[in-house]
Amino acid sequence: MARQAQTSTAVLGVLSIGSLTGYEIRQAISTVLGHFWHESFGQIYPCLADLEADGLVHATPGERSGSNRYEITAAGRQRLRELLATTPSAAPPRNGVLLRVFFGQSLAPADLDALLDDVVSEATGRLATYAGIRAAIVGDPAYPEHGRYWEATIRAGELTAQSQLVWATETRGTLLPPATIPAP
Amino acid sequence: MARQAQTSTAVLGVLSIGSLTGYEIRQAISTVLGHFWHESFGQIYPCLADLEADGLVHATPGERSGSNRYEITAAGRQRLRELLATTPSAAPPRNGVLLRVFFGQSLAPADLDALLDDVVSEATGRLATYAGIRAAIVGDPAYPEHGRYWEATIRAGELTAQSQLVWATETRGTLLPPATIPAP
DNA sequence: TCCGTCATGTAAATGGTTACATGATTCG
DNA sequence: CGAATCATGTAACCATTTACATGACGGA
Repeated sequence: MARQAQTSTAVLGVLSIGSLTGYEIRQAISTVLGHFWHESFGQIYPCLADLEADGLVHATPGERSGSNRYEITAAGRQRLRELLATTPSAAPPRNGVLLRVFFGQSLAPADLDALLDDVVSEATGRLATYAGIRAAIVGDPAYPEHGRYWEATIRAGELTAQSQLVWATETRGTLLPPATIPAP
Repeated sequence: MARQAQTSTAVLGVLSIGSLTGYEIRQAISTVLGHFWHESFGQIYPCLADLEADGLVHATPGERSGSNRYEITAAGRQRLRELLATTPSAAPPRNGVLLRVFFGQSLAPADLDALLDDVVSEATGRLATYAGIRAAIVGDPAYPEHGRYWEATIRAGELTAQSQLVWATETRGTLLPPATIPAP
């Protein structure tokens, strides 16, 4: 059994595109999948060991001494297909912003204002990031079929960020009396 | 130190509205905060013990033998205000749907279709739930000021669900050739 | 009487992050 | 040479879930 299904899926996924070292796997996950996924070294290395024990990946000595280059095996591709067909396990919800807004009565207007401000700048920042990624993958034909799926995940991020922007603006109008908003 | 800031905030929050037993706290969190927050018994009872040790809540024997009714103290209200003013810690992202879509090349069209279907029905279901809650709190004047904040959290859920609906529909159109979609 | 709900709590396992230890290689 | 980066791995810790153990009370 390969440790945790979620981590295995992400690792086998990136290895299905190309062979990488553990270090590079982590880089790939944080740069390419970063806007919707996360893995730390403490997860990746033990997971790779398990995957190798199960014959789902194969390690060959890398260019540097002591480094391993992992490639996915046929069994690994099969396993990836199975893992992807699984229905995703929904994480129990824990939205810190909404928790604070819900108890907004116990929160100073200035703090609520700051909270909503953070949501706006967070969402705005992410929209800028997505625009950059989109421009990069649309221009580059290096991602033949894969780019279409990549773009769909970017689109999800955009829609989420946009709805957060709408919510924060709306909510500021509803919950904060105009007088409490500092003039520009 | 009261165990974990997140759990303490939720527990102190519900106790700021009224006195409850541990069992009722859990119920309140799952029914009222359920669409954006979650706590299990294994978290709540130890947290209550810590909060009491810190003088933030006060336990009195409940109606039933062996039960405790907790009420928030003045120090507890103060602590809640401090906790709410804290910037929420962003959980590392882990979106199982997007992970599957990203590696959609390794996924059979039927499975991708099922995945998007799940997103649609999930979002649709949540919209119905929100409509119900909204009707209940708008009609009932039992929530004097609090209802405004409650409604803002419902609104956030609605916008999120709507954007997921848009995304799933859009994505189905982009990634799934019409032929693979079973006729109605 | 027995079942369901109310009620409290703990132990074990899980999933994950963080920090640390180690060392090779590259580049200025 | 020294700093940054590449690279691997482990140990400790943390938050949280799950399962379990226990028992009171009310109503069918």
